[in-house]
Amino acid sequence: MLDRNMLSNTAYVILGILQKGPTSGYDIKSKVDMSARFFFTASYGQIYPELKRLEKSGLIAGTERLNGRRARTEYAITSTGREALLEWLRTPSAGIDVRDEGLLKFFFGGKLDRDDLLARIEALRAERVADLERIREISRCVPDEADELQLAVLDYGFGLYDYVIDWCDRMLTRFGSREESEFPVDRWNPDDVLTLLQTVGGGDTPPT
Amino acid sequence: MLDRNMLSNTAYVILGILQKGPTSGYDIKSKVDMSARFFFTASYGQIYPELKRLEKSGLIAGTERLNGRRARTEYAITSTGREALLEWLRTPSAGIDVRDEGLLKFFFGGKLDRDDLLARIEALRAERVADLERIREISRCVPDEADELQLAVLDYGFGLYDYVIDWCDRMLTRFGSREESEFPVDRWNPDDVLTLLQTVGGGDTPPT
DNA sequence: GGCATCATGTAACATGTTACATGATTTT
DNA sequence: AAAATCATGTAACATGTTACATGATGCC
Repeated sequence: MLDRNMLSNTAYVILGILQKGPTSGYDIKSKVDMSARFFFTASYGQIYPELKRLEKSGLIAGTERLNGRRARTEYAITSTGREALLEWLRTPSAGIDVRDEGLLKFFFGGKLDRDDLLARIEALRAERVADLERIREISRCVPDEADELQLAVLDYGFGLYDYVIDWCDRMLTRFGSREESEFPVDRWNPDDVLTLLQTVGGGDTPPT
Repeated sequence: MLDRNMLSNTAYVILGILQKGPTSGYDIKSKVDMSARFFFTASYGQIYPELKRLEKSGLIAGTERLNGRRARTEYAITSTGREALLEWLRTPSAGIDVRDEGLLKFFFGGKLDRDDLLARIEALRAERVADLERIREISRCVPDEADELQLAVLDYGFGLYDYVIDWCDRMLTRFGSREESEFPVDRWNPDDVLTLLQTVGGGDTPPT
């Protein structure tokens, strides 16, 4: 299955960032952290080796710039790199891959009594709110060039957390209060998990 | 940072499944796939070695059962295992970790013209609808014991896809049609990414 | 002077997937 | 009799994180 020169997602992310202008490995990391953190992360341990590999393959080219005595290697995407990126964009993607330890703990809380379970959900909610707060803080200073797609994925990310926190709230009313009907569930009926799919799946997609 | 006997999430998931009753490695895999797939996955390459480790640590105990000549090792959780699981449940969790190649491609589609970008969003939406359809098919036969928490996380997962597909639709109207105002965005205003956070973050959490 | 940040990197480790091997049983 | 599924496992690989090392520059 190894296509002799398959690139990793990290590689494409680097190409994607570089497409917007030349940058250093250090800056790539912070740009990814600030803009793509809702659906991708990368550490220096991945970025720096990948930059070397991409340069060796001729998809990017590095230039030494020194401000004073501080060395800084700025990488620029080559035309081959641009082609590789464009080709990747046209390719079908893998599914969403979510890892959520908090939800895992909720899921296995079956032997807990009600109060303990509620405390767990409250904790989960609080964690998510805190996560969101942290991300919000980071994102505040982002829009350097404020491109449309960057705003769109921010929108995606914040909305995602909005959904997750709402779900926590729904679970709190569902497992907590006895006067459940006081808090109407407006979006869809959580007790009927399977029927809602008709609404979602049978919508407005053109027949393939 | 290595606490000499730190367990991986895979280990806890195994304990969690086993808490509901003894099972084989094979069954653990299918149970995880059917119930936790929205926020966790595990392959045989992880499960079988982990079962050995957990047995060596005394958190689970295996028994050979044979139906005919087909060997099957059924593992049961021990009281030590139950304790470990309970302790883990009380511990704070890591944040959500999402990997989304499709969104990554959308994000880097800045150099594409409108029509190409729209085609990409349509493709993304179609992929998600297909994913959901596949998961729905799998989940149909799930509720063996139909526990509440299992339904709750199914609810979570389907709602998540619901959100993602809705987001795609919003992006289609946002980047596509000129008569944008004809399709009112009911949930929250996507053009004002930052102000909505007040509504989410400043809600009904008790002051910590 | 001391701290934060800029800047680059690596080695060890942890985690996770894929492909393969093996063979029994059940279903079509 | 073929195909699907049950059942267990491993080796190679791919991916990703953490901790560390190094040193310059800018700011209080």
